[in-house]
Amino acid sequence: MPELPEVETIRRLLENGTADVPSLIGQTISAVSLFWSRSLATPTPEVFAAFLKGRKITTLERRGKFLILVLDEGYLIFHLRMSGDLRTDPALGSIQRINPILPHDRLYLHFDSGYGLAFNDTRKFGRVWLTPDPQAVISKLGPDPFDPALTTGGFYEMLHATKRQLKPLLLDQHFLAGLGNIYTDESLFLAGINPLRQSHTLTANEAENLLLSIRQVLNLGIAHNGASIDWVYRGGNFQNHFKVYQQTNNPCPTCGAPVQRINVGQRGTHFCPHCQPLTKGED
DNA sequence: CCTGAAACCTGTCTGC
DNA sequence: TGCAGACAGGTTTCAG
Repeated sequence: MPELPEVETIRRLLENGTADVPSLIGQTISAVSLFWSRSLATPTPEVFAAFLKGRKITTLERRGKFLILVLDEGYLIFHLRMSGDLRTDPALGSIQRINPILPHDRLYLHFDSGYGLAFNDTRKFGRVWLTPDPQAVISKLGPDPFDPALTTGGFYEMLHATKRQLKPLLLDQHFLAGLGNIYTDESLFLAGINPLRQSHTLTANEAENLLLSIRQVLNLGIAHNGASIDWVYRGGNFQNHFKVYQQTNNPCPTCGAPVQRINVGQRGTHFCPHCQPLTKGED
């Protein structure tokens, strides 16, 4: 599930709390339960638990698809990968648990308040880092699409600094941080650009159009609280607004031509061959 | 530098 | 109905 809009949705839910659970801000960690040790990238489980006891959560930040819990000392960083999810749970209690409450719960942070933060991850791809320096985890990321320092001209320069197919390039978090398969396909469709185009062939107008389309699609995703697909449901309904993603053979919302699905860089890729022609703007 | 394949995992869907 | 195989939102690593 989680791309930038889904991670941002979760960040806001954890920060604001709901009618049933309080905000994470200000919670003090009383204990840790770890059910799948490989979810923990660093440090060792023993150091992890000992350091976190007594730590207080001060703010929640997002960088690309990473969620960063800023503590009074240190940083706790989550990457949800394919199936990860975070929830504030009123039933965890303040002491360590032997068994998970829900299937696929991998990690609990118990709070003095009796609430707790649960990390659930069916496919076990998600990772957690506890580090004194967040740059050690996220320094290689490309710019966030919403970074005000990222200009359309700068984006054009980035596209021309390499010769790669747009689809895998936009998915590369070292190039731009936050896009996954859904929002990449939707952004390229909105921009009217073929996913197979080579990055250095885009004109300045196409590059500007692409960056603005990426921002528009991500903002739309956030406005809909992200997309809820399969077992991960966080209240989002952006999946009802896909124009090409998972719309294979359905009519293109713009021209009516059947949406095509191809494989690009090992990833299923959806586009409209009429609205996103391969030759458009090549020079 | 770039591309493609494989690996890490479990659940679901498709087709025989 | 049962079961093998393909496939899924992500990322890293390695071979060519």
